[in-house]
Amino acid sequence: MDAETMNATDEYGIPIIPGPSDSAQRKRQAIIDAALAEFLTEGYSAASMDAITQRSGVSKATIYKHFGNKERLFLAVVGGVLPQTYAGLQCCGSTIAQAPDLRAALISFTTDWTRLVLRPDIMSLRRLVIGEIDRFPQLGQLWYRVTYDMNNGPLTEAFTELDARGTLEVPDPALAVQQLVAATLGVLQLVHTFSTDTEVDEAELSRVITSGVDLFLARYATA
Amino acid sequence: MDAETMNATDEYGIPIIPGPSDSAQRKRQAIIDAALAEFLTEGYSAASMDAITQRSGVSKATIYKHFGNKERLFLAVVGGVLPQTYAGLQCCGSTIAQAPDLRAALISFTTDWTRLVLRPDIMSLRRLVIGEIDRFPQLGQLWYRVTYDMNNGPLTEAFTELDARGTLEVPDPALAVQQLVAATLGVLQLVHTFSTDTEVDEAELSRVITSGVDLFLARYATA
DNA sequence: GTCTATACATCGATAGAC
DNA sequence: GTCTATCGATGTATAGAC
Repeated sequence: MDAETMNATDEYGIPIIPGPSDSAQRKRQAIIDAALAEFLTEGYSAASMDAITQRSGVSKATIYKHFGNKERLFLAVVGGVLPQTYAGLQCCGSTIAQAPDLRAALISFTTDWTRLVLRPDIMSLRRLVIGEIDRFPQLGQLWYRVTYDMNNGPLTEAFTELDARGTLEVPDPALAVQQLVAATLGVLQLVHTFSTDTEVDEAELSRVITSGVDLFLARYATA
Repeated sequence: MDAETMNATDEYGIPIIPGPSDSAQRKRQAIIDAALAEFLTEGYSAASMDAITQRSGVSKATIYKHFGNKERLFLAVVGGVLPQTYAGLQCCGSTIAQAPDLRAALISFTTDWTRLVLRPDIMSLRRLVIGEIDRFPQLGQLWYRVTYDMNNGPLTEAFTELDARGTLEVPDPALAVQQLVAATLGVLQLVHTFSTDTEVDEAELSRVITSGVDLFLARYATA
């Protein structure tokens, strides 16, 4: 691996690690899994390459051959797991505009989204990214883009269409999406951001989301 | 300083550092200022006691005499600066209930609160606390308590009173407060959490907060 | 590509003089 | 209380054999 390939990055500044070659893929995946676990529990600075070496079962030199150094390993691992985690929810925005019962559709959509976001592993990853933003600003950009733009975009289009059709009256669709997300998902996420041991209570989840959607509809639904 | 005094903590687990004695107070303050700056820029793990020593101008042994170890220094510094930063905003809740123009009062209150919360130094402190929650859960509890309960409590009482008076119709005042905060402050805070260089645009701040308050009033104001 | 062994720096914390 | 000097551990990263 020459110096140029070693320092290549994509448009977000996430390192591009050269592709597969043989069964060294399994070792690479073992390194990634071990590194993610170590980074999640220790943070970037306190995580040690020795610990990742022991967790992964490969030698330390192999890790450096594959990822170059600690910073690039961190960026590759966190930047790689992020889009893959959120891949399941992206296509649900377009169904909102055609739903027969808008209120039920909004509740269903925000509930799914909230359940995903409140998963303990995702909350931990979020805290890790937030805490390391000064060191890795690219990850902050990537996180915001993956978690919000991916869903806010289709939802904004849906509201624009519903406004044109007369079902909703939304002068600023992008802001309305932000408000809907904040009033549902955001309320619960705030609590879980600062408390690691709080369980997700199903009854409260339903109560908060329903109330948030009704808050949204009270302002934007046409009479 | 004996072992018992050295390990004393208050109800949140924040170390209690023995009181003043002489002009060693200036050295202690210099240590606190230097430590806060170092922790904010480097995080807990990457911050070095050597760097804090150099920043503060005192010797490393003096720091250990005053604060015991790195963990206690961190807890004392972060746990100490937090309540003091938020001290200015706590008494504004009771004025909401008596305001002649409720909409204007809500806009004024949430605007002040948002301006405080979006200050770069407070956003940095917030990221630091979030990133170190696994290591210092007490700070997460303290942060949530200081930043939210302190303002949510009086606001909840105000909404309860306004409900009894018939100005508002709020079946769940505590949830309504969370929604108001999320729809105003929360929308802007989310963006600045993941981006360090984004400036606070006055026009957008006014636009988002006004729209958030109107969203709130559309649901909870009586006709 | 993968390993073992190691170089070299920096870390948190302390001993002992004053 | 405050300093200088230092200890032992651990960190990242690499050299060289296979």
